[in-house]
Amino acid sequence: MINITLPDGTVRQVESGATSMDVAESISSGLARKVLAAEVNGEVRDLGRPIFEDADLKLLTWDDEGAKSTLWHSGAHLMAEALEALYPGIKFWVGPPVENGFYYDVDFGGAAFSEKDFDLVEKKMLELARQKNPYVRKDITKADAMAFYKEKGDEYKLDLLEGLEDGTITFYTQGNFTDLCRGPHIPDTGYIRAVKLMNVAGAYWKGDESNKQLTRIYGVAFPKQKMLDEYLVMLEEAKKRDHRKLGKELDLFTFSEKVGQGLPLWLPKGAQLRARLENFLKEAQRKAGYEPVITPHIGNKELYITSGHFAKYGADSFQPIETPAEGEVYLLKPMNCPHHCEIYKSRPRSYRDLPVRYAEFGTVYRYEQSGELHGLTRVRGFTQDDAHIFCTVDQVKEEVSKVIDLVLYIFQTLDFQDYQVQVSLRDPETPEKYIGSDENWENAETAIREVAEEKGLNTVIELGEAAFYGPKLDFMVRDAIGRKWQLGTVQIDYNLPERFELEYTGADNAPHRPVMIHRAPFGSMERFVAILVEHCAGKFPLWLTPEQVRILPLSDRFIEYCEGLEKVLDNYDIRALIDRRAEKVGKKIREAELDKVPYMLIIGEKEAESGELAVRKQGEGDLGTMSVEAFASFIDDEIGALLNKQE
RNA sequence: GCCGGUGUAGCUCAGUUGGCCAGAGCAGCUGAUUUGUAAUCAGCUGGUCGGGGGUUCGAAUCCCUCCACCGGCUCCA
Repeated sequence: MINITLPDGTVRQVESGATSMDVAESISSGLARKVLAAEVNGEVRDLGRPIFEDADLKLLTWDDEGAKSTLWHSGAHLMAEALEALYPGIKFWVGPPVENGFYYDVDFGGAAFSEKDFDLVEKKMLELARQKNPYVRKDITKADAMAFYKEKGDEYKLDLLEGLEDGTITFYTQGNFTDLCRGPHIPDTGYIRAVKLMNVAGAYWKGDESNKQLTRIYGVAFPKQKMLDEYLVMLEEAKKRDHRKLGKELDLFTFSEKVGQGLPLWLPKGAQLRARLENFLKEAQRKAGYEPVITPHIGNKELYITSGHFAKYGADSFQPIETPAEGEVYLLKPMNCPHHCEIYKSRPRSYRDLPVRYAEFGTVYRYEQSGELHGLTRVRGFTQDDAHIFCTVDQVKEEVSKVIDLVLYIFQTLDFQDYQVQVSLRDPETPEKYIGSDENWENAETAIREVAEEKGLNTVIELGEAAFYGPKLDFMVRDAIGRKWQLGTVQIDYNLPERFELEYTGADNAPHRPVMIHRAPFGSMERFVAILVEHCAGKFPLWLTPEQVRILPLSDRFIEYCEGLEKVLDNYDIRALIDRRAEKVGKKIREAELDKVPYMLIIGEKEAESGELAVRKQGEGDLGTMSVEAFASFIDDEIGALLNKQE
């Protein structure tokens, strides 16, 4: 007998060789029906794997990540089985579970596969699922596995096998499909009751652009049809928050083929919103000791040769501009830092001056690959809320710390809670991708890691994600459809000061080299506004929203009174517009609601006589009547609460 | 950039297997209505069916090409 310890601490004695499923059945038949996988001593396994020693056991049901990914992994195998049955001779690369389902990379051997084929595959998957074929695990020698795939003529799986050690190799078979796989899997295909293929896309083999492109098919699988239905509804809801859709509906921004792809045009409401965000940050930066600077949109090519950007990105950038007479070569500014370096150099610096903090809402232009452009989150012309801090080595940690505080202040004010802090370091395997001395890199990486730790940030370390000149600390958030984007960023740079030969005179009266910190709390105004739109589903905080109040006269007899009211509100710094159309109030309300205007004032006979306001709140309805003064302080309180929440 | 998909009025969409002068709702304009908490009524305007080329007696519908957008991949100073 062996002792199985369950998460609640209870110990069950079972025969050696019993399976996790046996344990589940011994607890309750209800649990046995729901359980999908087992976590044995911290490792997720098949329910059918026998246990021979004392172990900690957690039975995993759908709500456990481990169970979900197990079922999705099995879904990938089920999809592969269906595909192989429908398209004989196709070859498979890998088919892992991912965050929202699974995918499988397939070589269709030149045959086209598109969304039109989804239906057929889904039907086949469900048909195979109903057969309740068990997922059978089998240990196999490397030689036998190689022989199996040689006979199949499958170069992809042979390639995978190359990297595996004999003795660790397992096959899983369900129905007629056998796959090289370490598992785990659900007991049988019958656990999958609902499937849907989500999309199909090209994916380079091994993620390398120079390799052949395989067909990647994404899908989801669920143990209940209802779960799939709910998932699809959720996706629909998320699409409604998409900033590209809301940006159009709320008249925030647009694009024009004629202007060029990836070059956003800010409409008046969007521009107002953005200006308010900028002013908010300008004020915070002023308090934090930043000084504004302004630099042009182009710069001499020499500037970027000095900075190293030309060597690194020159060929992949918008191409140089030449002056007609002198033949001088200029580049569209892809970065603000070289310009700021030259500002630093414009006069001698003393250690007493440091840190120097130059801030600029600097618009930069980058030739992003056409397939990468995406709404406002990835564009070719955008404005960074950039600043460069020039400081001594001793000041680096404190400055980084202050920048992080600034980002957190902004996130808190705008109620961004769901973010991840990514610490991007060098990839030790590819030193050729980076410039600068090892010693400087060491210093910078250590500083960033230490500050992140001291701040108690929830960080993930990413090797190989550093900028070519230094490590980064990025605040990552998700958009409505689950994609991750970088917003706030802090980057330490020992490199540019060297390239630009920046100096300051120390207390020892000798020249020293400053350290540079690049930082942008929003990241770019475009991306930040995009994420903000999605975050609040277009219902902006009252202090930011372009139109805070819409005045709705009941008939045109009251327009004049409303105009007076508008002026009064303006004196209170309340942004109000009048809907003057000869429409019924119901329609005006409906449209104000759809425009997500926070407050509506319905003005008719009663209001004109009494001077009171009939107030309606967007999304909530009638708030009753109040005086203008009461309304103004009501608005004021709401804004105050929003802006002071960090205190 | 690569793979796949999409592209019809300002917006959202219909347009059977190629076949009358290409349709609807909303928006816009004109007029009527003067309205009490999510759509008042009527009339009108508006599209070289993404651009170009081709097949055909005939193309929004089929083919080629370019452009843009969408979903991924790769990239992201």
